[in-house]
Amino acid sequence: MVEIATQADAAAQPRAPLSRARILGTAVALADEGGVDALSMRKIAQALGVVPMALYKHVANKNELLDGMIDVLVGEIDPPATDTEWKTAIRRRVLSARRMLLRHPWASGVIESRMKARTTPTPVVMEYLDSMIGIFRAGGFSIDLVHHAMHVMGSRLLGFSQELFEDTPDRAPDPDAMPPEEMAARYPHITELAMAVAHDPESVVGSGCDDQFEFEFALDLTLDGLERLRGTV
Amino acid sequence: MVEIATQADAAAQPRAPLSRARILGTAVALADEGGVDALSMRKIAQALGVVPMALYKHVANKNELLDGMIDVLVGEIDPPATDTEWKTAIRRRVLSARRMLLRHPWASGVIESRMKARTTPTPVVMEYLDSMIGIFRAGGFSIDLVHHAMHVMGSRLLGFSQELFEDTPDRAPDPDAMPPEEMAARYPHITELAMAVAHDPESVVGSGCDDQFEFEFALDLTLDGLERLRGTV
DNA sequence: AAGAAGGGGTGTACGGCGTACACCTCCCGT
DNA sequence: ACGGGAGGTGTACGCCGTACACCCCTTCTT
Repeated sequence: MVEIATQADAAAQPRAPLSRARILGTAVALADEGGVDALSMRKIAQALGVVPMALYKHVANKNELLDGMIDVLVGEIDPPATDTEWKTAIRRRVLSARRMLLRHPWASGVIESRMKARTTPTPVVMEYLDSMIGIFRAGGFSIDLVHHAMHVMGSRLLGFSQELFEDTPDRAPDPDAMPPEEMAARYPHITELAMAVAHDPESVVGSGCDDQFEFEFALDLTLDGLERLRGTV
Repeated sequence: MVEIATQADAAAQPRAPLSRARILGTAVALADEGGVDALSMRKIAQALGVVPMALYKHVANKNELLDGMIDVLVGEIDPPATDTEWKTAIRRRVLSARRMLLRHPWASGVIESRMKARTTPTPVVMEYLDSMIGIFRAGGFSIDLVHHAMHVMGSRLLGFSQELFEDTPDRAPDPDAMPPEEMAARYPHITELAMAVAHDPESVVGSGCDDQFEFEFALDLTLDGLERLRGTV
């Protein structure tokens, strides 16, 4: 829960001074609680016990605030390991990014939309990408192959690949859901797949689909493919 | 340009009747022109020469309208080829999806956000996914491997992988852009990569990066990796 | 010590948004 | 002839981002 400043608080102490960092932190916490859609300048201000316009002395506007929030999140990603070969270094980094994104489910959407809107990513993101490229280079990749590799990793670079059937259990059950038999008739292949996955003895709980395993499977498939190309291009 | 109904139009003819299809078509056209952010119920209504609330007789609300727009777009993707082996069938389909997404740059964002918000994709999207799975199955993939494959394709399934440095030339040049030498000092690896790509004699124009080539490179790397696994898992 | 300067919080206001709700108006089946 | 429902309208509410004028309190200059 983000603490909402009360009048008593304000009377008791002169209230901690506002700062860009405090604003960004509160914004991230608020987004974690209610999603980005529910995040508004007014709500952030209220949570900080301050009037909405006060925020604008520290952030230019809402988009700039979103950029700042991304920087906070990228800062949560582990720095690159320097004592291993490229493959495990990339692997660790990407999986660390993924953990961050699982902590902040709203992040991938914000990152994607802000990336599209800006001419250049923020310095923090640039640093992240740069060090990622550095790992490949140190691993003996040709500059051209690094270029391709960055594209291949694509969405996985920042640790996510929007999973189509993501496991978000706390969602209202569809009131007019289709009966299973109609489902099977209309989408035979989806049904077959769903059945196979559900009957997998390993995973009886949840969606019956181990997201983490799938993520690493995809990641390794990509990394193995890249390794085979190393040196040849 | 989406034609904005004038009073003269209204006087001349009793105006074509509203319909869900007409609304969705106008909404897509409007989004193509100005992006989704600029799309509002009020603007759609204005373009149709109608009062905003009239739309609500045909669509439940804005989210449901966005879902409908996605269906329109998915309908633009070529149906699967039935006379080739799985690999080219998938390849064609994914590339067709990609062409659709390049026509409607706002689409991937909407698809991603709506996918996250719904319990089940719309029937149109279900059909698309189902036939995609069908291609793999017909190609001799085990159900488990299809499952993995769907995850691997991930964002590429619908034809996109948000390219980090997308080639969107018509964007205001950053007023406080970093001078190249500082750029090179702070982000050496990015700079090296950018130079290598820019000096590639093949591509002097644009960003110096052939998005289409990169996309297919990534796609083929994935498909080749999957092919190696076929039968073994 | 007096006063100018300016960073940081406030209050008010504007235009835009999605959409609830009551209404009106025609067309259609009986 | 008429009752009802589908489809378009008008008004209104409560949100949103943020421009602009203000004011206070610190700090620095003279």
